[in-house]
Amino acid sequence: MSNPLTIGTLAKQSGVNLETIRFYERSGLLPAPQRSAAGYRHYQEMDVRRLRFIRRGRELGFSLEEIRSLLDLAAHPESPCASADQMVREHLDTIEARIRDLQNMQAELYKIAGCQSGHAEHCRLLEALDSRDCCG
Amino acid sequence: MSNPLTIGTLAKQSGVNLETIRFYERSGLLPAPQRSAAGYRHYQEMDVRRLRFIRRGRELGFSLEEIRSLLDLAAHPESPCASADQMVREHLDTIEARIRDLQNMQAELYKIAGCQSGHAEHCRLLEALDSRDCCG
DNA sequence: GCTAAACCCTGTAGCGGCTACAGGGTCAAG
DNA sequence: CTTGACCCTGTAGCCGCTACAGGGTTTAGC
Repeated sequence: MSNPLTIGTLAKQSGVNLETIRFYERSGLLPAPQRSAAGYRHYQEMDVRRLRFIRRGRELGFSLEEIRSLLDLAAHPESPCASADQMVREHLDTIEARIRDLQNMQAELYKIAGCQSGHAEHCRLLEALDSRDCCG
Repeated sequence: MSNPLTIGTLAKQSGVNLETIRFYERSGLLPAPQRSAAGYRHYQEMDVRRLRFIRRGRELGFSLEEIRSLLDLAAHPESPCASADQMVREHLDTIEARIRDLQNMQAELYKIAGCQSGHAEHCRLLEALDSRDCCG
C-alpha cells in the first residue's frame, strides 16, 4: 500500500494544476477522493494515471466532454473501440478545419503586413478592415 | 439625410448578430446610439461601417481589445500606422504558433486513427492516452 | 378598432476550461 | 509556540458571445 497523495503532490505528479484538479472533481471527471479527518483530499496512484489521461486528451485537443466519453470507453476494455476511433476521425476533421481557417487568416494578414505608411489614413490594415471585399 | 436604422436592420446590413450588437455597445466598442421616444436604438450609416470593421477584425482573429485599438488608430488618420503594423506582426506570430500546435495534434491523431481493434483494451487511442511518452 | 405577429427593450445567466482570489483551517519544522 | 507551507470552500472573473424571461411597441391585415 502506497501512502495517499495530497492534492499538491498529485498536481506535481500529474502535471495538472491544483485548482484544475478541484475543477475536474466538480465537473465529475475525477471521482471525489477519500478525505482525511481534517477534510484533506487523499488520492491514489490511479488518480495520477487518470489525470495524465485527461491531460493528454486535452493536449490532443479533445473537449472535457469527449474525454469523459473516452474515460468511459477505457473503463470497459472488452467493448470494441469503434467509437473511440470515430471520435478521433471527427476530431481530426475539426482540427483540419481550424487549421484551414487559421491559414486563411494568415494569408490575409501577410498581404497586410509590412505597411510603412506614415499615416494611418493609408494603413493597409485599416484599409483592409474598411474595404468592402476584405476577407471574402 | 437617410432614415435611421433599427437594430434589426443594422444587424442585417452589417452581418453582425443583433444580440452581439448590444453586447458590443455594452463593451464600449460601438457608441450608444440615439433613441426613439419609445427607447428604440436608432443607428446611422457610420455604425454599419464600424460594425463591418469590427466583424472583419474578428474574421482575421483579432481580439475585441485589439479591435478597440485599431478603431482608435483608424480614428486618428494623421498618426503613423506603425503600431497597427506591429499588431499585425504579433498577431501573425500567434496564429503561426496556433497552427503549429494544431499540426502537432494532427500528427499525433493520424498515428492513432484507423484502429480496428475489437477491444478497447487494445485501442490505439486509449493506449496513447495511457502511455507514458505520448505527446511529448 | 382590434388582433396578431414582428419587432424592440432590459437584465440575467449560461457556455468551456480554467484561474484567482478571500477568508479561513491544518500541519510540520525549528 | 510561531512561522510558513499547505489545505479547505465558495465565489467571481476571463473571452465572445448566445439565449432566455418577461415585458413594451409598432405594423399589417381584417
